[in-house]
Amino acid sequence: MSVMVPGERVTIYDVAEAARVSTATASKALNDSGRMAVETRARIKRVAQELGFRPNSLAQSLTRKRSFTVGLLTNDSYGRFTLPVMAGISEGLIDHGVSVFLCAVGDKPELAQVHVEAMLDKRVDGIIATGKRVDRPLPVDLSRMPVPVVYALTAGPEEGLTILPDDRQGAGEAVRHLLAQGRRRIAHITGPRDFEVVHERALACAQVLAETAGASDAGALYGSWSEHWGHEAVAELWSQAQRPDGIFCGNDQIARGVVDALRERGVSVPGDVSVVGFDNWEIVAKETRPPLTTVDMNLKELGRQAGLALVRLVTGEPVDKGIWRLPCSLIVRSS
Amino acid sequence: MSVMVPGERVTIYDVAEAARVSTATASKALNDSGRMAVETRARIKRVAQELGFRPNSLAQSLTRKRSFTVGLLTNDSYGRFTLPVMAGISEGLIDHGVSVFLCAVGDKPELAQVHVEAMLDKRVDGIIATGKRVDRPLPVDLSRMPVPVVYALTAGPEEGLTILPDDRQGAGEAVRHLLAQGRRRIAHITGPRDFEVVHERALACAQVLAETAGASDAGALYGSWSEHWGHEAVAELWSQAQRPDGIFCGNDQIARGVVDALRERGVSVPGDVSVVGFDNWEIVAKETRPPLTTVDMNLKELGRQAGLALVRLVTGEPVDKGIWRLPCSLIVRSS
DNA sequence: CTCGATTGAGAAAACGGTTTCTCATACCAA
DNA sequence: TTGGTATGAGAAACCGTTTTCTCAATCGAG
Repeated sequence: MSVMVPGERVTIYDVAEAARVSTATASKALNDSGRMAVETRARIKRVAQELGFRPNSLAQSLTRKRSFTVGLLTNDSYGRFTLPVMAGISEGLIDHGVSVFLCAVGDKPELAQVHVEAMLDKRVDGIIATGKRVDRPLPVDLSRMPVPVVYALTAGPEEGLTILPDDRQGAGEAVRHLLAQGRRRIAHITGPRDFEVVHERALACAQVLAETAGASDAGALYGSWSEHWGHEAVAELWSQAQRPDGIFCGNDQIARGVVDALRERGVSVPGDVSVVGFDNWEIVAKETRPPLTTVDMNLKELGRQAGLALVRLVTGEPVDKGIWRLPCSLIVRSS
Repeated sequence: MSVMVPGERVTIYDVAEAARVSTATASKALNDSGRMAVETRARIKRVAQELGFRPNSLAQSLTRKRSFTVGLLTNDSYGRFTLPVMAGISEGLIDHGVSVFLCAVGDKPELAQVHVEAMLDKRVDGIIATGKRVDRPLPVDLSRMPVPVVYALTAGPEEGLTILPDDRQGAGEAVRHLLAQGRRRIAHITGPRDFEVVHERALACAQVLAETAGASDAGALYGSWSEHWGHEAVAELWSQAQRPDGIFCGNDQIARGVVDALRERGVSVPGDVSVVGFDNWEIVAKETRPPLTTVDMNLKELGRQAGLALVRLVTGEPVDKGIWRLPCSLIVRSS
């Protein structure tokens, strides 16, 4: 059992001395490189182990020209979407010995610039950009970086690698689920028109309805991402003669508002009307009465993929550029 | 205007050569150390500027024995509390040129261990531990680290430095606010008994009520942190003869459930009953009808303080150990 | 004019590793 | 024996900075 003495970490010189070899030999032994007698290699490794030797990453990085470090830029201060992505990135990279610099830049270009320079100075091997909006870039231009960049859940340049959830596929599954429940007249209540995902989801929704015999499209209502809007939209729909029996919502908050509004009107969910949300924001979806059926964007997996793609870029392995769309999963609950 | 050539960053040798001095002189000029003619210093700085020289942090760290890097350990996969803390840490540290390694460890001790070793190998100057629960430690022992550790929003050892919100003060303000609104009979609906914050807040609540003439304590109800429990608790309170006219809730979700339940019963908020929440989780608090008056724990500021405390520890400046309690703020809305 | 003090700048070592050579030794066949 | 070839290990250079020490040149005082 080795005792850790604060501030006195054991170096490769200590190992070399204890094993009575040169640092060159010690280094080669520990890295399984070079040529030497198997016993020598084993002895050096044993000594290193006994001494609790851990190589100084800084020194290694200096010669290896690789820091095993990447920068993570985010403008999301709230974390609802970003944190799962971050966790996935961190998890996917730690196996490769890669650590992640967290850079919360908000919307401030100067702050973003400072962070980018700080990470470049620290010689990150690559950068992951992530954000709260898929169709908005970060407040800094990353197209001329000296290291590879991957964009996850945020807008990147044409020629880069961008990883996004497959909103169309997710929305399609949601609508098909409603149809499979026997619903025929489907309405779509969603967020503001200027969000790209709003169009993607609406498009997929309309398309599935158009393709399905017997299904009728009650149209899409655009509003805000809030419960309040869910209430309003229900009021609007229920003021009309022909009412939907299935509602696909642009996110879980809207769905939450919709379900509450329906309950207040005495409409049974899922007895009379089925509702599907989007995001699988558990704290909302599980609290809704009844618990919400919704679409999960698998953000953690998306983060993991982003991390792995970046190390492939760093190590020069071939990677398909362009936009990757990762599948969403339908989470079936009671609504 | 300097052109960035990928992979060919300019070193201090380039600067020294261009300025016709030695690297020693160049280094001293750029760090405002050593002795030399003012014009020499200015010339070197100008040349460095023109060449777009940025020192290699790895090399600097190696000699300076400081990496200007800290590790951030978190077990919160959800980010509701942690992300503001992280943002605060990152913001507070970037001014000092310090970058933050993000380590999401979940509840897995092995993963935590791997991360700790990775950051120690990368020679972090210090570690910040943060978590989702104030009274639960992370799944790894940080008491024998070779670098300083600060605990933010998670349990740390006696002899360490732990930074927490002042739950008592926050709860006190909440209750005093209810009293100031003319409420006299106050109930406390809160989370599970095994959370320390639950006791802190309940204690402060009871204490303020006991100290205030004319105020009456309707008692505390313990349940889960959910809206559902808010509904249940209201049902319980309203089944009794004597009902409260002010309710202080342990978090915003409970408060949300309480407000909804009251509305469903035809009780006006804030007409008949005033409600105050805790957390200022805007996405819940602002969506509640009416918007929720609540307590903000100032988590971003807490994170900033944690970061600054850590750099003081790193640089050897005096820092009070023990538990710091940072004040909460009452956010007055309509409830 | 001389001598000590000050000034400005560079040589070299250090930080903790990796890697490319070089080289002595042992080995084998001729 | 000789000569060529593996083999095992070390010397030294290098990565990009910082820092300590040394030293020549200049300066001011006596």
